[in-house]
Amino acid sequence: MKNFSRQRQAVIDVLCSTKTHPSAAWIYEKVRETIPNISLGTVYRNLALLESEGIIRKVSVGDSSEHFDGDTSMHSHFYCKGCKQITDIPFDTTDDCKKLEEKTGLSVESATYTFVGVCTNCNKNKN
Amino acid sequence: MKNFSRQRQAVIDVLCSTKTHPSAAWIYEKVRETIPNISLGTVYRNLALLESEGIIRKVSVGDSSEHFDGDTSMHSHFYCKGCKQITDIPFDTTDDCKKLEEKTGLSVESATYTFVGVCTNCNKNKN
DNA sequence: TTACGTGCAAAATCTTTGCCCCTGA
DNA sequence: TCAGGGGCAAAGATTTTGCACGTAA
Repeated sequence: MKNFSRQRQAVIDVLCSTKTHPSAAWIYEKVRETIPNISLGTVYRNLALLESEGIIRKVSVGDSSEHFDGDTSMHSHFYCKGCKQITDIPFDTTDDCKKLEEKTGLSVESATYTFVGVCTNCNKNKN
Repeated sequence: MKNFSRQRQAVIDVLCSTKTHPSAAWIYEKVRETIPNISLGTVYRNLALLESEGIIRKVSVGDSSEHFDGDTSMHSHFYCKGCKQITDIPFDTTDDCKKLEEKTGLSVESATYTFVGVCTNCNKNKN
């Protein structure tokens, strides 16, 4: 376990304590509860650094901003077009990656599988 | 077949004539070869409209901008971290979507499956 | 000291939007 | 005529970066 700065650790803590796959802005607001004078730039810098080290993961669902995930275990995502929430789906892409490598000769390092639709709650509220 | 404006048709044409999954800026430059005074705003407006009608598809790979795809047939993507290019992978997500619906009760409308790694060319050039 | 990390603010993207004009049915 | 687009430029939103300062080893 590395020795992170207070700010970097706070970003990790916030990210690992939620399952909401938040944006940088949300993380910033949350961290400010502990470190009120942290800057948004620091949050972005740390998110980028932590992602490059594989400690956190970036999740792109096609809306206006990037989302981040403190859970780096193998799983996929569901994006609800209604409430815009991202939830975890226990789908393992390892086999597909291997198959693709074997078939094509590409070096496949990872995969992101994102299902899109309407969640149960939003479906209910439609009626 | 609808009757599109000259600009909108040009955006479609450019997008359908390439397999490069370009950004809005690239499409803009390309369309300008035909319609030199088209504006970037028009390109964005048309891309958004065409996507909402399901005529084109948006592809998010987590880099700085959105990419677009004129091929709406069922397929997945491979993103090369070296050359940043997106290529098609003939992987059908239909079954996974169905399975997910049955298991969870979510309304799954679509899915994006993006494999990330290094392509054959970039692997060669590394050595 | 010295490398690393931060706060702040400016800048750099990328995307959307308001306004007014034009055009085709 | 009139609704739907379009051009332009400004505004918005998100993200990155330069710089000077602080801090822990």
